[in-house]
Amino acid sequence: MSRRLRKSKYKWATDFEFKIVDGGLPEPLCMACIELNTGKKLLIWRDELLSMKEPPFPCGDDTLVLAYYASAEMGCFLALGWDFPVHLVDLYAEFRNLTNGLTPPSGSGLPGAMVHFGLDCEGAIAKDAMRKLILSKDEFSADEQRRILEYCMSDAVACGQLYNKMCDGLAEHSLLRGEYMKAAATVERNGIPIDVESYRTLVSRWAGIKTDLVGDIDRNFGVYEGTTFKVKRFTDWCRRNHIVWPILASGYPRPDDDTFRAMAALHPSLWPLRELRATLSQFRTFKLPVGGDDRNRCLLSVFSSVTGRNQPSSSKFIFGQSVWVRSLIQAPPGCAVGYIDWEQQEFGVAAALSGDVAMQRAYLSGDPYIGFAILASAAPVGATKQSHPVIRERFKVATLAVQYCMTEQGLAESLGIPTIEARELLELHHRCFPGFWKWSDSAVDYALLNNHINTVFGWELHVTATTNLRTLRNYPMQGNGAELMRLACIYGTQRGVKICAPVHDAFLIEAPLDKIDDAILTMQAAMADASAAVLGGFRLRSEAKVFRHPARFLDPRGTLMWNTVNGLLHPSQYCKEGPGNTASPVSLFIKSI
DNA sequence: TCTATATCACCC
DNA sequence: AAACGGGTGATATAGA
Repeated sequence: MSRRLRKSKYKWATDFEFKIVDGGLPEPLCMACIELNTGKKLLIWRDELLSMKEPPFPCGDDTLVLAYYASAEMGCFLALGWDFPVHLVDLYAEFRNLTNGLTPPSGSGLPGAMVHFGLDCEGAIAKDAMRKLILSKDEFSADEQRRILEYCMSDAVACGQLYNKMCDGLAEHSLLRGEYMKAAATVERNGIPIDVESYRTLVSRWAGIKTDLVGDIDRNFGVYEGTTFKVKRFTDWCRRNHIVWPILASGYPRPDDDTFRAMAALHPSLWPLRELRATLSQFRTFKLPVGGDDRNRCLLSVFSSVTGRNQPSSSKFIFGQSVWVRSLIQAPPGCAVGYIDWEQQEFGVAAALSGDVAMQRAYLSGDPYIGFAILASAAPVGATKQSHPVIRERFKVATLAVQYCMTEQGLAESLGIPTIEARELLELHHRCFPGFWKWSDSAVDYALLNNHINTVFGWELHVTATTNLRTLRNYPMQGNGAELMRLACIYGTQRGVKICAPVHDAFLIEAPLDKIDDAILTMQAAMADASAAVLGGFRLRSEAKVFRHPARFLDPRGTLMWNTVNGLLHPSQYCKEGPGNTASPVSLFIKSI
């Protein structure tokens, strides 16, 4: 155990019960705490909690606060206007780290952790029923209140028991992860500003747009029932039109877009159907939680993936949707949002941690892909993205392929080049960056010999017989990339930047119009400092974009779709009726993509 | 009508 | 056995 953990005089295990109201904000219902040295217990109901200006025990330097999934507890601290505790350990993060790569038989929740350590968790059995009761109403009878408080205390006690089982394994890094839980709670509370008017219009027209799209195109095919694509009808259509469709091992026609594209190239009459399917796939269900304050909030699901990344629900988090949906992000009046992403984060991580000097030079040259191409003598010194776009693309894809451990066949496929040329590209990578490969091989060897692999700050993956070797290869880049993101999130929030969302290698931030430029600089410094801390002094660059109200978020990959969606929502503005133009908005829309 | 499975699309 | 890492979620089909 680390010195700082040991010297904590008080250890308070805490748990809150709360309701999630209005698009994702927690509303505390009660709090239970137990001090582990003395056994002193505190149990506080809503009315009293709301009147408290600070936590019921001092949260200073000599106190360690414990919780299970602490972003919830810290969210309640924020809701109550309390300062965060100085020292926090989240036993969820620690349990995830302890069992990462294994599958705890009862999951990674509090009951699962209790089972793992052979602790009695009878109290946990009623969890679903209690959550249901808590969410079902606003006022509780005396008996219900008693049961909720009892349940809350049982979780705090469980948290304390868990601490006693886990404390020997805790380290300085546990406190770092605790810091991240505070930052995550702050970010979850901030949320993402949404143009709610456009959002509501979109939601209300959603089903109608889909129906119109299908109706307009499927007239000529008859392969849909409602808005559902029917394989049987499609195979019949193919037979009638003498088209032999590629099939899967299961005997079903290959339904993916690549196949549709290829087949449409052979049979041009198929194009509208391909366009329809591609469009519908970008119109999946749409249920972002947006509060009355026009902000999208959801759980970030921190430490959820094996590499330690956040993994928020893609349906509840606007950055999990198709990129065009991001145009619903709009800073409120008088404010701006900034989107800051690390440039070639994983390449930079690999260059720094492997110590490969050529790779570091390629990164520092400003364009690693061109740098690689020049080093490989595939482009002349002085080549740029503009002068050698095709070469650059090849070396870019090859660079990413290396990070994902792609085979030469896979690379050939994705670049549309012969396998022998793909092999040559991969060999060039080995030749140009031998230090990287030595480091990467060593990391995998170590992991296989010792059955674990770690990031620089101790996020560990347990290696089993079934661990994918490509996962191991990729782990140092992705896992340390996640460390970068967590540390930058901590630094950013500590320095007062309003972070709305982390997006793996990027952040969305927000500030008043006159403060946004400073906020961007502060966040970029936080990101560079984080990279230096994780990468032994190597500072990664970042790139920033700013969108000032009333401008909305813009991603070039999504602008076409965004514009066409708007064309459907507001046809009068986009599609003038007239004798020479009888095409429906839907056909125009399909033609535009 | 519900669940399980396969496959795909989207994100980084 | 496949040959692209980490994910969430939607859709379509088959089977209970």
